[in-house]
Amino acid sequence: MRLSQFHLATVKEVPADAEIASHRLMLRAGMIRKLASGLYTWSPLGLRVLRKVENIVREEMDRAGAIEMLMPSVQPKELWEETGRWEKFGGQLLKIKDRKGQEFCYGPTHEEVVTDFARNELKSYKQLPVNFYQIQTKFRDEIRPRFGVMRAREFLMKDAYSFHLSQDSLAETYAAMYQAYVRIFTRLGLTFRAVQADTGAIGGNASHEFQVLADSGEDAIAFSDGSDYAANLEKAEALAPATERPAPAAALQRVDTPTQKTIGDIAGFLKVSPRQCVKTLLVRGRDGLVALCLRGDHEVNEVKAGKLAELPGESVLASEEEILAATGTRPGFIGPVGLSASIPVIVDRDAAALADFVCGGNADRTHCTGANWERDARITRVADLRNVVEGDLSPDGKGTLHIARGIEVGHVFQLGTKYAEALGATVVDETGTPQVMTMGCYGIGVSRIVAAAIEQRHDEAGILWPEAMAPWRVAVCVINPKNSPAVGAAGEALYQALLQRGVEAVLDDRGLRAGSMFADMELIGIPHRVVVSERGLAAGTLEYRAREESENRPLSQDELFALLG
RNA sequence: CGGGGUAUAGCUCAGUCUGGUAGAGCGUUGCGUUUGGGACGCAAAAGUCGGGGGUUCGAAUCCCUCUACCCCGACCA
Repeated sequence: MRLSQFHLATVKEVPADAEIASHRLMLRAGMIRKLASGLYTWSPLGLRVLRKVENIVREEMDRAGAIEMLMPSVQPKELWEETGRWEKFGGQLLKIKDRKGQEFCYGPTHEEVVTDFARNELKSYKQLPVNFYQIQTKFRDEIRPRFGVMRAREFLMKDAYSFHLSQDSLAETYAAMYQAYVRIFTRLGLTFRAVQADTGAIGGNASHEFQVLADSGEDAIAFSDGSDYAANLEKAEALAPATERPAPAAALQRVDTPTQKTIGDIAGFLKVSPRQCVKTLLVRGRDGLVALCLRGDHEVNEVKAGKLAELPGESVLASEEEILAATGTRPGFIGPVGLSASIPVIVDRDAAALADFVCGGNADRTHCTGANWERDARITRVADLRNVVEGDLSPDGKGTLHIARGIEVGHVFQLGTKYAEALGATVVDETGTPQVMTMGCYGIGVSRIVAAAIEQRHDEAGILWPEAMAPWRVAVCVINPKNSPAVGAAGEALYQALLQRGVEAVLDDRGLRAGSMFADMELIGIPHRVVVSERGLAAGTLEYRAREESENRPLSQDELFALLG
């Protein structure tokens, strides 16, 4: 590509509210322009990068045996009513009406459509297993779109759906997809982790997220330094402490705590560690309120809590009125000591190992010290209720856990029969008996990957693309060709030679000053730069610089070709 | 959904409190000088001050209203 024939539109200034590096740099490089909240136009430059990602994803999906297709982005309400998701999906579902008043949604995902396709197309076990995928635009009406294409409302996604008659077959395809994802993110040149993920309300047996590691990531992930264990924070199990609960040593006392409501207040006021306090959360159970007790320095894990048999499937905190009615006091003073017998007390493993602890006194302005389980407070059940923290033992017993931030760019999921059941997607087995198919689904956020890569790889000057994602591999910058026809010709010749060797090159023939060219090529992250100048011509060398290096290297043309492979 | 903020030239923003001829930087166009890290000079084009309504002799500025966009929060006692 000759830049004089391209639309490169870098800018120096960027809105003050573009907060994260990838958003700022994508705007500055002119890769994207905002059309409306959460909606972005991909410029020719941005699209080149997006296509690089898309093509790698496509190649690896094909290699793994998936079959590409394309489904509509607009989907009829009736289909979504069959699975109950027209109502259940919530505000993220963008609903639209056609001129006849028929209702549709702009597809946030395609389980309904692909399962409808499958129930019409797939009739026999001989057609299974099969794995359909598409690369397509999705729309989710996010509560708060932000960070540019990182959390946009419209985005490009690869989604695959596999159909099986047996769990074994599903597990096989799942493993193949997992391996394909490893290949994809490795080829893209990203630092990533595959982490165990919660399967959520859908159930199923296995789910992994693929997280690109970056400090600005919205997700927290836990990984072991002694094994390959990695899980997102929602899923990571907190093991029971190794030491047994000490015997009670202190007597139960009530203390006046007029204004101290938070663990921080209490610990400071009583001069104890938050680790020696128990915090009590009242949540709505299936049958009245349920108390959850955790150590003061720990945080409740709502996913784990939601799975408790006593809860209705989700963890919702009780209102102040409900708490007042059930305990006679307000949030801030609740505790397990003397709590109404009708409230189950579910205690986190670490909180259960405390003795002589501090907790709310179930009366306004009152806390207890020297409290002990069994002697002063009931334990209905001990469970893992908390988020793991840095330094916890790894659940597999090997090493300790560390917490990192990640950007979720892929998710593989064993769905089971939920959608096939709802939509009646069956095939006949060897005996001629109809069987509901079992499904897997596998997503990759194609547009998000572009932003995630920038988060991971950028510097003051701009983007540092991995070679596989760069809009071009090499930039040929020609200095002052107008004053020296020989320089212009040499630049042109080098550009042609690179193209002939199959090296994706861009010729900066815009006639700009050197500084402007360099700044642009660095901003848009071209991995290799070659300068053709009178100086170099005289010396018989090309001036090469890698994007991630700060020094030039004089190279012959052969050396350059060797370096670029 | 709750709270807060913003909307002025193609872009990024001053100006609004205290009403009185519409501003800067960048970008764009032309001419000239330059030419190895975002050059300089001169000249020029460019705004229905988000929309609507009101107050006033007079509104970017004050009031009402609508719209769009952004930020924080949505319960961890």
